[in-house]
Amino acid sequence: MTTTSDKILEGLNPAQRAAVVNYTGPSLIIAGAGSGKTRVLTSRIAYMIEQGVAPYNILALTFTNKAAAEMRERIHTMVGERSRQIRMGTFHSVFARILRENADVLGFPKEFTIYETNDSKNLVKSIIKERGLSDDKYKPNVVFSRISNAKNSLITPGAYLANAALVGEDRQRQMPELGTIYAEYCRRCKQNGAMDFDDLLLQTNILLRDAPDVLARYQELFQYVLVDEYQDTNYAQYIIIRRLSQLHSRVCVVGDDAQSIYSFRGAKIENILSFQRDYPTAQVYKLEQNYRSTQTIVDAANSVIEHNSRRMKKRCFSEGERGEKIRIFKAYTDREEADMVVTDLRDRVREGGDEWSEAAILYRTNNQSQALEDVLRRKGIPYRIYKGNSFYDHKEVRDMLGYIRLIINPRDDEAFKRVINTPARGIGDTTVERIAQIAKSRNCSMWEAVDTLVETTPTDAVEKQIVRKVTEFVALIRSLSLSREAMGLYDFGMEVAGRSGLLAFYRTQNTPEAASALDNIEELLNSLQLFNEQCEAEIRAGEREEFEKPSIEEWLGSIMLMTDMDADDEDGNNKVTLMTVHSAKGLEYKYIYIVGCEENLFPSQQAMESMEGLEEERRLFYVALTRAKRRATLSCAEMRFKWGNMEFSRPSRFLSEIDSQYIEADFDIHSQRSRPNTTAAKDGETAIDVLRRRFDVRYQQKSTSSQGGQNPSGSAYRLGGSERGSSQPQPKPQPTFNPATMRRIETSASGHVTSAPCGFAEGERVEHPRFGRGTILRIEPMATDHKLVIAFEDFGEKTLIARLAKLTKL
DNA sequence: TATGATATCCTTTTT
DNA sequence: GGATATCATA
Repeated sequence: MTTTSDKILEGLNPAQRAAVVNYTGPSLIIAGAGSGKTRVLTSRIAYMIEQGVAPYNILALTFTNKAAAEMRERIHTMVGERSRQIRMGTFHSVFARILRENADVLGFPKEFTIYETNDSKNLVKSIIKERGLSDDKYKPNVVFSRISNAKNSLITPGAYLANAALVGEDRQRQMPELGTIYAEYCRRCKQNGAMDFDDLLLQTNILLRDAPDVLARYQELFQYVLVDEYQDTNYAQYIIIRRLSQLHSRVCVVGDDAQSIYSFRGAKIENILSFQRDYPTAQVYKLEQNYRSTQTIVDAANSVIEHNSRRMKKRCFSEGERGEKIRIFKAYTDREEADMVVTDLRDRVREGGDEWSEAAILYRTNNQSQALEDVLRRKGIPYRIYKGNSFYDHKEVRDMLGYIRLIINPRDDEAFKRVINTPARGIGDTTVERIAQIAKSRNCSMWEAVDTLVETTPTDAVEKQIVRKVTEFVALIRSLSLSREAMGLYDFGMEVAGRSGLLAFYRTQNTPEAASALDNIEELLNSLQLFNEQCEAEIRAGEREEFEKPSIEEWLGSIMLMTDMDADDEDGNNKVTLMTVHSAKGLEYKYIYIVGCEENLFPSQQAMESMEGLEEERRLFYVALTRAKRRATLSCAEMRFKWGNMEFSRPSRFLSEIDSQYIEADFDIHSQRSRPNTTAAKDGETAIDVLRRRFDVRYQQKSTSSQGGQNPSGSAYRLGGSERGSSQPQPKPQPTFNPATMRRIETSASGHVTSAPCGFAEGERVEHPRFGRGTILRIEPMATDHKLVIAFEDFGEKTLIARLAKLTKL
């Protein structure tokens, strides 16, 4: 055994070590929360490489780009440059690449577009419309999710239509044509040269099923297959893994059945539960020691999860300190709850001399963040919201991508429809509709329809205008295609932004929205630039062939599979984190607050309708609790705003499922009644009345007796009262376009990029047409330009590109 | 065709 | 309540 191997195994407990060392056969690693799962997975891969396994023979699949990046980095520290050759990434990105390499086999173009959910839904919508079906009966969302489910279960349109059960179900739901819509949807995707997210898995399966030589090639290549978060795999992913590992059976899956929380999007907990049946020779390793949390937290979490019937046997334990009990608060309203939680959080962080970033507030639904944000802002506590909102949500970004997509793949009708009248150039819905019809009758894409039409018929007088406008658009796209060949990525992006009229459109408006739109376009161009630099660095490092010039297709491909979730925290990390329980999976914080622990919220109403649903909610609660390292605080409110009006709520059943020895509550969690009966609802009284009465009671109590207890120090119910303490307005947490490409260049830039002087100096005062006056904080060189970080007086900190931003020195 | 007014939908989320 | 989509109107 080499010394490096020893080093890899150093500090692993026996179970972990066994899971690392025995890499030759099928393995199931059951990794409880906080049991060092990532460490084991990365160590195993590093160990394999150290033992002589070729890194390119290893395929490691994750669910998020972030997880993949983190693993790669950790393996890199163990085995160095060899880690680069591991095929590692998300299911979607790994198979997208494989699909591009084999696109011809499936009848797709190599540069196929990846449709994001919005494109898919729009396509579904137009199909429903074309067929003259009412979108009351055929709700696009419902139709799409049914198509998505079918794909994730590997049911092709043909199989769907032949499946009596599915067809019957649709008939019962008044949607007899669903199968036909599905078939048409697939036909159109193919015609447009597009795959949706689900296709990346479905088409991979088709490829591996129908092309034995391709399958054999990848089986040979991927001799070792490792899968993270196996409990979250859906059927399509499951079959891909089976196919690939058929030959060698060297498959290793890691997961925790107790943390399976994604069934609503097709994840099958059965996959992990029946792994041993699928691979009878599998070795099972159980990582049961929790290194993250106190004993109290681990034991409490165990006591809850024991209420689930479907579980794999394991007993998680912690050898850490016993720790504090789990505290449970009850508030009257959601606002008061927010106040209590934030106040407690603030006091605790200050007492402990901790960083804000060591605390996180978790909730079941995103809209619960509102109340918390208000209080945090009011108290001047820095926070960040971890939202899954992708940058596609920004119109201007989508528009830019629309142009680029259309240029790369002119058959992309969804992109065509998006940009033909953006910014408005007088081509209205009727014209677009007409083009769609022509395309349909000729069985070609919309672009092909106008591309050829333009030269043929300038007919009547009224249409002349329209034809002229469309011709201009066609000319624009054609000339942009030429630019794409002729110039570098950044310049091309600039060209698209400028020639399309998007820049001018936003520049003429003097609204803050327009300013932020321009900002986002700048960020997009930034990312092009950084991608370019990264590729060049790779070429210099010899990891990339000289002739493989960085291409816009490649950039787009990676962009489409990335989300904000992958973005690193931008400015200043010392902030309280707010997020849903779902997004907290895999993370850990010293202090965890779980708010809204109420029936019908957590567990959610619809989940409670079924046993499986309820058990998944319980696992979700388990995930939430086990995020805490030192201290967990739960809270609920007696009433909260729901869809515009106050509603009563009862404490969550999960609270009473925690073994009472681990908790410390300020009320009786088993009682259904609220605390002071003077404030209980009386007959005929509305929630608002009760609230008002209680409000008065509390207010009087507060002003007469200065009784401490846990009075929220904020002014939640001191209406019109003067605000105490600092309340500096927090600059709105602006979603920034920050794909991982940037991070990679930043972290891996060994040799610094040389560049010309930019004409600005740090500390210099400047003025921007939209953001006003500010001071340059930092200057970061880029290959051909500079990034300026400027603190504006009225707009806060912004990152601008020197050449692009119209700055004047003061 | 662009704009303001009303209907509609409200778990969770990666890719 | 509130954001977004669709609709009626000038």
